[in-house]
Amino acid sequence: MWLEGWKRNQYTFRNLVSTEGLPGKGAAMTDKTAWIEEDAEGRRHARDACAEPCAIERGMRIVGGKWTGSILWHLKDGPVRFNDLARMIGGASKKMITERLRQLEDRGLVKREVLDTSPVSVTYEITDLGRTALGFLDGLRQWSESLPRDLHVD
Amino acid sequence: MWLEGWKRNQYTFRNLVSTEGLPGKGAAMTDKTAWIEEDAEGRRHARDACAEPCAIERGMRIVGGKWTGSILWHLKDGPVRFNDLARMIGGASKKMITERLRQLEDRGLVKREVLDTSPVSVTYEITDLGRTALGFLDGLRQWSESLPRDLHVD
DNA sequence: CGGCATCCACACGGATACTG
DNA sequence: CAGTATCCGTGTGGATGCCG
Repeated sequence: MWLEGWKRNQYTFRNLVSTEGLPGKGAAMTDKTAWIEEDAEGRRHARDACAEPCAIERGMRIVGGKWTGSILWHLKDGPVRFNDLARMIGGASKKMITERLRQLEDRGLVKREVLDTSPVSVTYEITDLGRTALGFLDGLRQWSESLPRDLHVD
Repeated sequence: MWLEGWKRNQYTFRNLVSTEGLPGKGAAMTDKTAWIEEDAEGRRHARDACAEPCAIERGMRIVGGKWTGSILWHLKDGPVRFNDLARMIGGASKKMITERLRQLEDRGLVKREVLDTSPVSVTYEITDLGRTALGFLDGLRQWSESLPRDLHVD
């Protein structure tokens, strides 16, 4: 269960407490919007709170890492060799590219293939699973381009 | 121009060099897919490389921060008070919530409003600009939920 | 070419305490 | 209630060098 390993802090704990003994407790892993209820004593409780982390957060941690989205995006048209990928993604160091590629590979979004040429060449290809992410990545791209040019980032 | 302030490394520099003197140089801020060309001497150059960072990367740095997407998402149904937001987003500390909210406010995606009640209450509301992000955030959510449950995150 | 190893600064983010 | 302030460990990520 993917909830395991996520740290819980005061709020999480509160939520857990507040859902204790309630119908449906612990099963609220859906992503319905949370809301707040007030009980007879005026205490406020969260209902259907984001099951730490909710789908949005979970998704962001998979493709939201630095350079991760860019890498995936640049693989959409076919296999790309390592150094070419590095050339395409200006600003990212080889170390970063490597790390993110390994991560994407571990999660099955990207496939690594070594061709026995000399010198050796390695290509990275987006998998079918990885391809399912391209949809909203394109949404993100369009949104990003629609933003005011002078919006400062960093 | 939002390119200012972004660090450029070896790859970026190479890209800049390789486009020197070419038609359209410096104007390639679109997000067409980059490709690699090989010249007569066998040297490889990037064409239309991601103008560091490309739209994907830029977008990610606006809404891809830890908890940022979740916060925005939980504001979609109307104004929410600070502590309620904290209750909804299990796992995030008040410090994080505050920081991300300030950032979202600076970028005009969220509006902060102080009501003069006692004790004081503050609500956060998504702006029209912020609302434009909800589309692909929902895409992200759907994608995330479609993923294998056992995909390990972190 | 496609990395990995190492070093290191600094930003991120959690915990805790305090405040108007 | 809605934060701010402070401390401080840890992770992230850049720079550099080396290798088969």
